[in-house]
Amino acid sequence: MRIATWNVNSARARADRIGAWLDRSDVDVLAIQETKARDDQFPAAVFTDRGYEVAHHGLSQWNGVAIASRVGIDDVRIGFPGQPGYGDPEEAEARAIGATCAGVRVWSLYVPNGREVGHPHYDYKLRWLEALREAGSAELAADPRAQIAYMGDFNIAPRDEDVWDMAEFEGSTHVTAPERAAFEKLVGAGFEDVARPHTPGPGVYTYWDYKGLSFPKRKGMRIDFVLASPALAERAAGAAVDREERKGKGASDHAPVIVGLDGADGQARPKEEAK
DNA sequence: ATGGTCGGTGGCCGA
Repeated sequence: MRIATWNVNSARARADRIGAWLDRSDVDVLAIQETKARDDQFPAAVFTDRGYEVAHHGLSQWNGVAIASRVGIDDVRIGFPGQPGYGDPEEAEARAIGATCAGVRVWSLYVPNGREVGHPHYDYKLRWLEALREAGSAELAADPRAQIAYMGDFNIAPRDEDVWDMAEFEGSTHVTAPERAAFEKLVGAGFEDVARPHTPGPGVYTYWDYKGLSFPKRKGMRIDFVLASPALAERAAGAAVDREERKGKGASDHAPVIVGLDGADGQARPKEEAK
């Protein structure tokens, strides 16, 4: 079985590319972020035409998350327990959806961007991550053998090697100590990055800004992750970042991250482009 | 080629 995560940056603008990618990548479960659609606008046929069931949660043109699965999709939940909202008054945002697919509790997560250090959105980001950590800790306390995958756009580059040049990130979000500490606390709670060991850096990124030719200049960031609980991490046998998908007209600014489970099935196609 | 990022929206905001 192969699972993947991808920030598509609009499901409608990306519908054709998503379909082509499903055909090419042949994944069993795909966690999608930034669908930028309400439920009534979401192009579900892209998935159902290919034999996937899909659950989507979108409230407006912002955010939006979905899970597509061809190995079953049960116990769909919108949001995780304690997930904070944003604004005054606080409003819920479409940033988390969970479902059980072939025994794995899969989450598609779109962590708040943070905007600027010191901005209310930055505090929101840190609170959001701490609430996720609390929910995850509670899940593992109830069942230490639970197979949980926290997949998505975490909007954090956990290590210096996860950006092309730390000097360009002075004072910026995504690399600050509190953000990295929040990420490491989630890891410490038992949710391990199972893609990195199979896709070692430096220079392995999952996101390249549209601005300034950053992709051809190889100025990217590793901010999309598959974090697996211990029982699931044991099954992780391979991973890939599909940077081919970032090429050409109409690409998302993020590349898909694929994790293969269980021995021979764990070959995480498509392979990263040979350099 | 006189530009320089996209997407959704509605005459800007978010990333």
